[in-house]
Amino acid sequence: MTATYEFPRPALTVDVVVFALDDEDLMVMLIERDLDPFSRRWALPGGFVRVDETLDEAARRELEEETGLRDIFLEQLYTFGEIDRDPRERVVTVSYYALVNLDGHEIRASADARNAAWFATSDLPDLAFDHERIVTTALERLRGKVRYQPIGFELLPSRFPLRRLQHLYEVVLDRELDKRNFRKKILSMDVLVELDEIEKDVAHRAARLYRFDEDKYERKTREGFNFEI
Amino acid sequence: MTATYEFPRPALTVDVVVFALDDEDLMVMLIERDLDPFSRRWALPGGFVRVDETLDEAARRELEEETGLRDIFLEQLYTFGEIDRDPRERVVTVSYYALVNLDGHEIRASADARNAAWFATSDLPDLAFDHERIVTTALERLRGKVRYQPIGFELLPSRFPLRRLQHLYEVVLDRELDKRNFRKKILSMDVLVELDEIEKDVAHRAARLYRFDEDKYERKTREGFNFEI
DNA sequence: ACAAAAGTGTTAAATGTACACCCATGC
DNA sequence: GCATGGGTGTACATTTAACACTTTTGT
Repeated sequence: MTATYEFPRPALTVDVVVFALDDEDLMVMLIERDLDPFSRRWALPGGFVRVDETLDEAARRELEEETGLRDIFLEQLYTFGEIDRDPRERVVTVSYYALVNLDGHEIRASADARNAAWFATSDLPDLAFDHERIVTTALERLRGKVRYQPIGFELLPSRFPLRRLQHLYEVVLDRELDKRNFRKKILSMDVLVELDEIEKDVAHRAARLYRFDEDKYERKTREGFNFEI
Repeated sequence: MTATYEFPRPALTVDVVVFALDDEDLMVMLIERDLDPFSRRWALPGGFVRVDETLDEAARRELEEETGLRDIFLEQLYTFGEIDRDPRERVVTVSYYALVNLDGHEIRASADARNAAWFATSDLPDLAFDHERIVTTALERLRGKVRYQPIGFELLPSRFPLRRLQHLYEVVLDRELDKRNFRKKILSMDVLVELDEIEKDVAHRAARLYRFDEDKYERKTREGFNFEI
């Protein structure tokens, strides 16, 4: 790497694909743009990286400014650098994906009055820039990673019935799982704690609640354990 | 993403971790810097991204300029954006990793006369910037990915004995594999073609050569096949 | 003839898959 | 009492893991 400052520089942004789980679908958070280009089109939350903040910090800052979401799971996804991805000028974007539990986090009208809303991944509107491609990449990453890292729990409240966890995997992986085999498998990993608590306000037998024991998972992982669904 | 041009911009570079397989070790290609900062220290090949080239193009261009390597497997790794990773100013780097077959590609003295050389990953010198961390990240990626994508073949010549393929996995995964089980498994995937050809110039029984059938792999993959070691 | 690596099968254990009924609760 | 989802076990198929000897070739 050589020090040469003579060339014009690409601009650098971050964009975040925030996933959440509806009762039925996997959702993505979008922002309605009010400026050109792509005014009135839906886009991912994001913005320019400042020189005094890291990429992760930029992603978290933009997320909070535009959606009110904070303290959520966030991981770098991929950096997109096609030359014409922004019609104004050369913009390289470092994309992130985030996972959030819908119940615990309200989305807020953004400071600059742009509209934020959830959309089912199966029914997205036309997106600005190359954001559809970014969402597709994020979906692939999520589908791949959810099987061998316990990130799915980030989409659930801290206490959940097993059926809800199974449903999460069914939605993300887009295939049905056998109830008995799923329970056998997830419980045999011994990273869930059975709580002395059951669901409330359901019109049928209430399910037992569990929580993910992160400390135990970390301990087991250090000893060679591999999470896998 | 809003159009705001008032802020100073981070500089953007690419850096590439090129892996190759020695007889014994996994190797990384390094360049000896001749300019400050880190003059005389070893560093990854890389450099500034121009506004008229994509990130992939920048990585390939720098690789060829600094090492002579071209037409090799290259994949984006991670984007590093710590604030002080370059002592001169704010520089964000998009890192890549590449896989190359040592026999097929000579490394060339670079145009700007900097020294390029291979180092065993188990015995790296002190590296410039945060390049050690980038190499570590690349190693983790390679170790993870080699098990479920057929990228290992990029480290071998197009025709190879099975023992060499097994050795590759042993070096990358850092554990011994059982010869009979390995052969059974890799052959049962039915993506290798047995050639009418054997090794030459070995002081013992010559092994049969195989090649990876990429077309067949693609076809099987579309039909749901999953490569896995 | 010997050194060096190639090549080859079987068995036991562990894991994955398919599948159906009774239970508890709210209405 | 009935509708709704909760919760449970077994049998079979598949996959993984452990393991040792004969063959071929060059020196």
